[in-house]
Amino acid sequence: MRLSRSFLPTLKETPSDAQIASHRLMLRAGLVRQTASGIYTWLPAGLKVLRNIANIVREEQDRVGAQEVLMATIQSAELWKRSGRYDAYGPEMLRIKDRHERELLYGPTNEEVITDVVGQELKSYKELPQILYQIQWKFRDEIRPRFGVMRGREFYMKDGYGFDIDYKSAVDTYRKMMLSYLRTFQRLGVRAVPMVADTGPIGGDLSHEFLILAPTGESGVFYDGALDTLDWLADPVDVDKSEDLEKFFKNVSSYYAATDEKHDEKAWESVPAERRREGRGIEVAHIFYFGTKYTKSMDITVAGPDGTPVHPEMGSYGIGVSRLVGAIIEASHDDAGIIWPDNVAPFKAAILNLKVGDETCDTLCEALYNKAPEQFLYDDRSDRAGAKFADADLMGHPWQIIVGPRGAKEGKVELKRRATGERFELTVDEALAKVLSA
RNA sequence: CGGGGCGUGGCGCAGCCUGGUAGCGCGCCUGUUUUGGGUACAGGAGGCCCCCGGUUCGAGUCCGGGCGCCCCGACCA
Repeated sequence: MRLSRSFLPTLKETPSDAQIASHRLMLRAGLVRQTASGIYTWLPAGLKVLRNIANIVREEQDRVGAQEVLMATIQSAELWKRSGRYDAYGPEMLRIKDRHERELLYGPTNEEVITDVVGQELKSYKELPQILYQIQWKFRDEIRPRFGVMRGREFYMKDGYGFDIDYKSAVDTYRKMMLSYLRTFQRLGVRAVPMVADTGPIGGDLSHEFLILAPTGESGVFYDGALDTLDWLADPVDVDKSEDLEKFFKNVSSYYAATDEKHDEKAWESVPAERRREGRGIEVAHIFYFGTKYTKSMDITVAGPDGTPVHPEMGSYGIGVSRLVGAIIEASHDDAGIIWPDNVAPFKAAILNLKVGDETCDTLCEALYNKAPEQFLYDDRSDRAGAKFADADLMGHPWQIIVGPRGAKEGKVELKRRATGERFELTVDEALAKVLSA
């Protein structure tokens, strides 16, 4: 993308509405604009980030055997009356009436819809287990939206639902999802640590929330730093083998990790001091098993091995995709701006033409840009170098390819790594190789 | 929902107390200048001062009502 022709409105000054770093930076870097309290328009660069995250989530869901579906954002109140949640859910649910006075709602979650669909189609225990997920907009009419997209009313979320014939199988599904999540966050370039959570009003007894360490987090967290170094992508778990899943789960659970509510000083002291990680955490995902809560209330059954009806066991698996955009920025920024992890960045690199109009610079930049126009943001504006450096730092591209008249004459460019500030004097080909392989 | 604050060119703000021609910085446009960390100068465009009502000769300013947004608290991916 050429910056001169892109819709990437950066701001030099911070809008007064934004208080926390991620919100400020998302506005300043031109990722989003607010349209109402807790409701945002995603601009081109912001949407790229959102999609990058969603795609990684999708790939890792598919990898453990989950299947993607897409449910409507608008749901019928009828289903919620069947499950008994229509009255229980409270004012967070946005209730709507259509022209025929039929009661509808903007989905805050989708247990009812998915349970209904699955119940209509599945007849036998042989068709289980099933894991279905979607990545879709949700709406919860929060009392007080805040922190930009981290606590919006409308938010983009991956929600998945597991259906199993019995508890044992449901536990396997639960563990698959945990593995999938750990891999997802690792690929996103952030470490979200699973911590045992309360099951709350939803019920059930198996629940973890995943938290990213960041100073603006809403809860206190304590965990063993070893969790940050484990490589889940390389872990050869066979997700079809219960023993493998159990081994994996025991491994994860062997490391200390807890929110302040569940913190145990004694156990904490057994973690080697140099590995203790303590701070605030932002919840970016939540998984829980809740058994037959919905299949019973909505009376959904399949035939069991002996032919009698069985209520399938369920679990719910959520990742806050739009919240992650904010959370990643909270966890990865400095005074100058965002520092995108490679896999979520809207562009791999910015090409900074320091002297637009200089033939050598222009030619070199054009050649460079044309190698991968969709991966580069080419700053071809006739602005001063300082303005380009500042904007590139603000937008947080993992790399900056700096093309100035001095180096360009010898076919050299300067490559800057945003995260570390390292600079390399390289030939064009060397720079390309380095950026595109990252 | 309780408490607090704010709505004035795109952004950040002043003006309101004490009513009388709507201002500053940044950004934007034009020209010159500068060319490796937001350059300098000159010229220019851009405002139902959130909305409705009231007081007044006259309201951005005072009064009443409404709407919107932000912050703190309880709640949440």
